[in-house]
Amino acid sequence: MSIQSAFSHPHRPMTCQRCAIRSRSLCGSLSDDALGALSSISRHRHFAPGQIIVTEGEPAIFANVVTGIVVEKKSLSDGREQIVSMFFSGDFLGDARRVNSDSTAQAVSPVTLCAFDRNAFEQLMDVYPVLTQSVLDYAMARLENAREWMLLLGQKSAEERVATFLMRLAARQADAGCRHVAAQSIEPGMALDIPISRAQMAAYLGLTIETVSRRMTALRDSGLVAFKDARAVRLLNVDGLKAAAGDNDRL
Amino acid sequence: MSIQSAFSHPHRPMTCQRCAIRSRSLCGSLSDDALGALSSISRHRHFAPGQIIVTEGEPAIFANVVTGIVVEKKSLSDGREQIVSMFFSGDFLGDARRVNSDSTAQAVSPVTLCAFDRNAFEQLMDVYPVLTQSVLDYAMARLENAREWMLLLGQKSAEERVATFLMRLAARQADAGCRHVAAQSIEPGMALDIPISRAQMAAYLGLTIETVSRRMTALRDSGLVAFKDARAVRLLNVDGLKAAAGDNDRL
DNA sequence: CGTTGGCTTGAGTCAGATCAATAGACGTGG
DNA sequence: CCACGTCTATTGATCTGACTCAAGCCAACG
Repeated sequence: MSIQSAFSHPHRPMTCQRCAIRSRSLCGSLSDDALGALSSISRHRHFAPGQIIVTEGEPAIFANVVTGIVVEKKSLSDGREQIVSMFFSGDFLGDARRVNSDSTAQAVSPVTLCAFDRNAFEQLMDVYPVLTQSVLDYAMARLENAREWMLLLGQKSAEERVATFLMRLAARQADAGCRHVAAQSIEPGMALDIPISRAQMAAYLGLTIETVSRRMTALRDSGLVAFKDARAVRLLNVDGLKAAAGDNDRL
Repeated sequence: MSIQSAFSHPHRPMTCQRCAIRSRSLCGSLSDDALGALSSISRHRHFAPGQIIVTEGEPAIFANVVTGIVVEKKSLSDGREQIVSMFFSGDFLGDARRVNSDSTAQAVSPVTLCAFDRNAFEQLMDVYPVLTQSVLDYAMARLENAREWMLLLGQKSAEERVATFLMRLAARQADAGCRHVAAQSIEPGMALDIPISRAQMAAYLGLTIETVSRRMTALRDSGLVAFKDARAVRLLNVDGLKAAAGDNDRL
């Protein structure tokens, strides 16, 4: 799956210089110097679908997602689970400056991570301030996402939640590399691949599987979307979907 | 309300050196040098209860809360509102490295902020890496809080939400300066001051005013808490309340 | 006093949960 | 190839926790 460089070091499957996700990740803003340092403390790790990457309460991980989808979830003692974030290719996964992770990270699809040594990474943050800034940028972006989701979980109806989910997913799949353009490029008829199961959607949206399924059907019946199967959706009416998502503001 | 220094500069009501909240805030970890620089770009600002401090979409603010309570909220076009965080004395309020705020900040009580000039603050972050690290620490703490709240909003019942709110508030009021001790110091009989209205609790917990009121009554009737009035609560059974909050884990 | 704003309480409704059945996709082994 | 079990998704029937609508209480205040 991963793009191998002919010159790659055995434990570093590709040089960071020509990494497929570099421009979209943390590494995009680094100097060659800093990148080299980062490269030397990184190694690729693979995870099978469903495999746990870090458990809540265990030491935090620092890694870029190279390929695949990762979710982070928090759970209650009786088994109820809430997915708190989804990570796509290029996202930085890591609770910098926290000793232990506050949530469990799990691979949803086959995942390749570019993982960094924790201590070495923190030391590198001291040497290269730009790295700290990048990590801060990511943290702020995640915070903004978390807050948007709090609004969704606290105030939106089931149908608004499902519509919002589809729109966000579309924005994420449309931007593909440049997250600042986004939204505009969601054109009608766009095919959308839902990378998670209905159960995971439910855990992400604070609903049950049945309600997710029913609302998906309702969106189909009202002509906003069409689907080939449960995972392959086509957006028929983007404006309508945006309206169904509840907020008419920016993306 | 604020502790005035005899040596204070007209626009800087107290020297940062002897600021009442220094040890609990961002400033606690700074060198005298960095603190001096920060001091020179700060000034105190006052807000009346209900007054808006920043509006969603406007340029972000950088400030420490000196006294009072601030809430941040996000809203939908039809008026539904979700409070996404509460700031107490010593908390750092600011979306570093983001141009515009993603939420509206509002004073709940009379508030004094120690506000920093935005550009100067960002420049200072370049000069003093420790400042960036402190901001990152705050961002990670806020992210963890946001995630815990996502679990609450997505999975917990009304009664669990109210109980969790009371426990978190108690932890926050008990630690008073050192957030790492916390929780342990919540002793039975502890008096708790609820600094926000029922309507704000509802907006924070993703419930209606009526449900908040009913669940508060239910907690009283089951003997977990007692109250003098709507804002003055006494914790009678801390373990019971913890159980009612749904998660038996740390704090 | 009358008004106003915040809080509580009651009665009825409804959106989403729960319980239950079915269908399709996919493997596995006889 | 078909019978079988498993896993995921959909759909139906019913239930219930929280919302809605409405009334009443109390303290603050002009």
